[in-house]
Amino acid sequence: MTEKNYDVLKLENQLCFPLYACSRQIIRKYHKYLDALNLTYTQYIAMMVFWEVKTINVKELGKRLYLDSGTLTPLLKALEEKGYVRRQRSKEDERVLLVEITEAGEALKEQAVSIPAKMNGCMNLTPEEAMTLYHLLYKALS
Amino acid sequence: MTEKNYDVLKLENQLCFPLYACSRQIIRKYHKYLDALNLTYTQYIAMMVFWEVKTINVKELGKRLYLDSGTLTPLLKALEEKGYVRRQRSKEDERVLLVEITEAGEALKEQAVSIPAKMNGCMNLTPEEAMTLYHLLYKALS
DNA sequence: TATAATTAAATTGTACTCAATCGAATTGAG
DNA sequence: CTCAATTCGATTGAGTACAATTTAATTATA
Repeated sequence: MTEKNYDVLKLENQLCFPLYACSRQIIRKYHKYLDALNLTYTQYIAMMVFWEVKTINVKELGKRLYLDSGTLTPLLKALEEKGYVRRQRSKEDERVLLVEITEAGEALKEQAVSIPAKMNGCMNLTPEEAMTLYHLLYKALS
Repeated sequence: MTEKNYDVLKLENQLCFPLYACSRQIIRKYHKYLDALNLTYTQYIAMMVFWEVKTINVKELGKRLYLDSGTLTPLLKALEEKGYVRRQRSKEDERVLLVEITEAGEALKEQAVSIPAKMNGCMNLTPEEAMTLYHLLYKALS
């Protein structure tokens, strides 16, 4: 009779844990740059979508960000409050809420464009390692 | 005069985003297994520490989990509520709160031990890829 | 030995996350 | 057409996260 092996329950043997800790660490680092734009991290990645597509509905935005309406509804209301987006129901289908970027939202892009460079190198990874990490994460996300 | 390049602001060019999305995805998958143990994900990784060390103070626990007292205080109260840990001030230094696993907390380990195997393969990565990811994440966490 | 500095938790306030549920609009099968 | 199923989004409730502040205890120093 051998002892049961509990090593699988050690924190150091989890893949999820460094993933979780690393994600929180990087978001924390974004904070100080995003404060200047009056954006939270989640609002920032939502704005990235708006800077690209100008208009999108909640469902589609959720698909891109892997977030549901429970998170997005208050987030989009906050962005509207700040004047960065406009929310209005679709004429074709009243269930659909179209969210559109405003002039102020577009203008924000100018301030945001310097952030990625500032964040670069904050991760202690070589460019090759960062690339490997990127591809592994997207593979895991599929 | 060349146009300014906004590609750095595209979601697909961020490393932080798949990290964030992947972290949330995996925690979501843990949920259904952890519900049976009446634990949230954060409580689960805290319990992993208790299963290893039996007793630890808030400060040390925070260092291991990369979490601060603002997160841990309510979490530990919840675990105490469920009967999995006991909280008491240190006799040597009244500022220090010692948190100790209970019998019920120990017993939980038996149910938890099957979870890692169930979670295995949920990530769509080969064992080698998972290992690479693990090391890159810990390097980034340093 | 007062008191200043430091330390450990707790508290406060703001902002996510997400499962579950709800209500309104739309669609589809009979 | 009509009612059931589906879809979209909003809402609710529990649980994080974390910066900033507070309180209590301990330690160091003048």
